[in-house]
Amino acid sequence: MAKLTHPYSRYSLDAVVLLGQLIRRARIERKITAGELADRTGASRGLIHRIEKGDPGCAIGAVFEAAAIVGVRLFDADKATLENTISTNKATLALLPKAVRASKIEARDDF
Amino acid sequence: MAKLTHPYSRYSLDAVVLLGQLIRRARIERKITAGELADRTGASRGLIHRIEKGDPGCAIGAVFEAAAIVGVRLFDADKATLENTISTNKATLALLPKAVRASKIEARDDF
DNA sequence: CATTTATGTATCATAAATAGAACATTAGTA
DNA sequence: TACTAATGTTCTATTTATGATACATAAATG
Repeated sequence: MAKLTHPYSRYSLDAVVLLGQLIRRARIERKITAGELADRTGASRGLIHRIEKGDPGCAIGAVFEAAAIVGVRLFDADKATLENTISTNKATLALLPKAVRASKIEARDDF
Repeated sequence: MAKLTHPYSRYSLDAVVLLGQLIRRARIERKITAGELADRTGASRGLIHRIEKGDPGCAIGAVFEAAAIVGVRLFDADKATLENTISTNKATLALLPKAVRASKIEARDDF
């Protein structure tokens, strides 16, 4: 678990759990064992287990790697599309202000 | 960085970078400072910085939490839909075989 | 039903992430 | 342009995740 000062929201937790489910489901459907997925991911079997369980403390890189291997597409986009979006985003970010002058007003905790 | 035995694939790295970009973009557009996002996420400003930079070693829970706060929807689904998908998935998983008899054949590293 | 293999857990040593602070730099605003 | 605040960056102490191993359980196949 990360060291966040206040607890995870239900939404984030759910999202992590869902991703874990999708990975497990894809793995089983492709008849890949947890040990095999671990090898191909470069992770331990224990980590795969935590990922599929939806442990929010897992490194996001490891989770995404496992997802990619079993065929769960993040952002439902392929490699090329991803690259493309990234550079487009980069350009957009370059246009946005680099620093934000705090408004301190609006708060949204209702997700 | 997680302790993976072999390096992250380009695809996973890209996905993490993209998510970071989306978070930063949403944060700036909503005029929230990094410090403010840190507070509301329950994280340090340094962690927010690494998340937005796309560091694959960040805890997935922290990343998802920050994303949710600035309004980046994971799986483009709201809370209710997420819950729903999770329980549907749970049912589906219950029907799938619990263990997999290794086929050891098919390998896909071309993502 | 027996056998074999995958999975679920637990423990522990080690590696790594994180918080917190401090500081320099950059950028927004009056 | 001067002022102020946000950001980028580095450091260390501490917390935490991870890998490795071992073992018990459960489940698939003959």
